[in-house]
Parts: sequence; structure tokens; C-alpha cells
Amino acid sequence: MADHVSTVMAQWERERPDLDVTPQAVIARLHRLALRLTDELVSIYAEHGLGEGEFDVLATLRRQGAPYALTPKELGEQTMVSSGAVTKRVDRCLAQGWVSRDRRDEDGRGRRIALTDRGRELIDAAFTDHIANEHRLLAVFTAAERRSLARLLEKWAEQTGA
Amino acid sequence: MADHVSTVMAQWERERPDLDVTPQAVIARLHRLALRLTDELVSIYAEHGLGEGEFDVLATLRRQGAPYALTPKELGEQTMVSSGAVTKRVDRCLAQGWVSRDRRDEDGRGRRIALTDRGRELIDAAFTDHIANEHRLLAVFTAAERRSLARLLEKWAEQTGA
DNA sequence: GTATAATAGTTTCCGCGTGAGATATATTCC
DNA sequence: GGAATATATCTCACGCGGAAACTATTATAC
Repeated sequence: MADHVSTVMAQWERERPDLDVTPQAVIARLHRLALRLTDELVSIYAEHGLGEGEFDVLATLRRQGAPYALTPKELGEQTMVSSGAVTKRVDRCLAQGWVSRDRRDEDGRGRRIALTDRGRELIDAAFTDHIANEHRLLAVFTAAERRSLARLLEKWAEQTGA
Repeated sequence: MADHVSTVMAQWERERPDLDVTPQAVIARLHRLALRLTDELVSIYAEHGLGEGEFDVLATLRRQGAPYALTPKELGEQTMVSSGAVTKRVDRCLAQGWVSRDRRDEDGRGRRIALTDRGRELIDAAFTDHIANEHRLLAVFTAAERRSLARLLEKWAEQTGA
């Protein structure tokens, strides 16, 4: 039984025999898989009342270690979203009492976003479930396959410009 | 030089030594990579005046072969977006004269979305560039690595429910 | 054959991210 | 020290997709 991407590739080979569409075996599959995995991950976030953006913010702060704080700029760099998105994500976390937002005294332009106790408890619980979920999603693979996949993805990411 | 994901994993190991975060080596990398690749692909679509949604619609119709037509339902299934999104994507393509939308006589509920000549010329040009772009993005890898990566992704997708 | 259910698309409202501008504060250069 | 520039953040209009409600048509049940 051919998967969707194989079918698509066969169609292209018939329609555009002048092109070598073999890259799709990697690129199209990777994108479809990423979409599907995102759905799986998001469903766990939702069990904790979190959207993807909120999870992203809280987890990023949490893994910095005490005192669990970053500037909006750092937050944006680590989570790969625009400054406007950071503001709104933080606004939402703020409304729920998961983070605080203070002016930094060293630099009046800067802010300091920090986890509250409630935020920390929440992300600790959610992250525990999240990791269990990732283990479940990877259960298809042997340890060797996982290493191999991780290595290939790392190599690719590094090339593309980490 | 460690990549971003390695850094993140090291942070989690320090902060949450109770968890085995190794799955992130695969899952987080895959997601970051997918984001980055999407940007690269979209920039080529944009050179042809296409957004991702429009490219998706036109390419899906094109690869069906003559007469390059599908129903909105089929279009939605193949491109993994909601029915509302299909309507709007088709609206946009329609406004540019790239597709037509007719009532199907066998079933008055159904529609038939078909490529126009202009739409076909456009997607043929755009897709040629798109595939060249994918080759460029995969140039990092040896043929064996590409096969290996394709196989691992296929296995995973198949498990997750194609 | 008519009522009911199923199916195909469309519309509407909403949430979220982007990107350009606006604002406030810092820094640099004379 | 003041003007010009740079930096950090926020604001806002916009585009896009999701989900549910709605419309139109067809299929099913009796």
C-alpha cells in the first residue's frame, strides 16, 4: 500500500517526466509528518489549558533555570516568532497569571518576563506529559533508527543555517 | 558548535533530570527544520506571485493530469486543509483567473475546480523552480543519506496513520 | 411520495501570527 | 550637552486557516 506521498510522486512522474521529483520523498514527507506531529503535541498542551504559543513561552522560560526569566527579545529569538507575536503570547500568559512582566532597571526599554509559581507548576506538569507523548510518538523506531534520524536532521539543520 | 536543539536539551537535562528528553533530538529538530524549509519553499512560490495555499491548489490540480480538475472535497483531502480553507483558496485562485469553478451536472451539490490555461502555465513554471529548489535544499546529503531519511520518514508517517 | 437524514460547499466569526509603524529609552558622535 | 541614530517593545491592520452554522441538493426510510 503506497502512502500519499508515493502516490503524489507517481503522478508527477507521469505528468512531468522532465523533472526529477525524488526530493519530495524527503521534503513532502517531512512536512506532512510535521503537521501531523504538531496535532499530536498540541492535543496534550490543550489538556493543560495551553495553546502552542503559551506552551512555547512557559517551556522556554522554565528551561532557563531559576529565576526563569527572559526578555521578550530573547524569547522571540528562541521560539522563532516575531516581536508582535511575543507580545501577544506574553499578554495571554499574563492574563492567566502564569508570568509577570516588569521593566528592567538596567535598561528602561527592556522588559523581564518571568514565570510565576503557578506558571512553573503548570509547565512542569505539562512538560512531563509532553515528553511522555514524544516517547510514545517515537516508539515506532528502534534506538538505532532514532539516532540515525536525529543525526540526519541535525546535519541538515546545521547546513541550512541552524 | 552545538545547534539550538542540543542547547535546549542540555538545559532540560539540567532542569528536569527526572525526564528523558532524547526524543527532542528528533521531534524538535524536525519541527524547526520544517519551519525553515517552509520559508525557503514559500520564497520561490512568491517569485511567481503565489502564496502557499494557491501553490498547493494549482499543483494538486496539475498533477491529476488532464483535464486538471477535482472537487473541493478531493482538494481538501489531498491538501489537508478544512473545507472553509478550500473555498477561500479557490476564491483567490479564481480571482486571478488560474482556475474555474463550475457546478457538476451529475450532482448539483458538487463543484468542479479546474485549471485554466493560464493557471496551468503558471504552475508548470513555478513547479519547475520549486523542484530545483528542493534539489538545492537536499544537496547536503549523499544519495544514501537521502534514501535513508526518506525511508525513516515514510516508516514514521505510515505508523502515525499515513 | 414525503419526511428525515446525509452530503457538498459556503459563510461567518474567531484566534493567531506577521510586518510596518509608533513610542520610549539608550548610545554615539560631534 | 544635544542631535542623530540605534535598540526594545508595543500597537494595529491584515491575511490566513479552523470550526460551526447555514444553504442547497441528493439519498434513504417507511
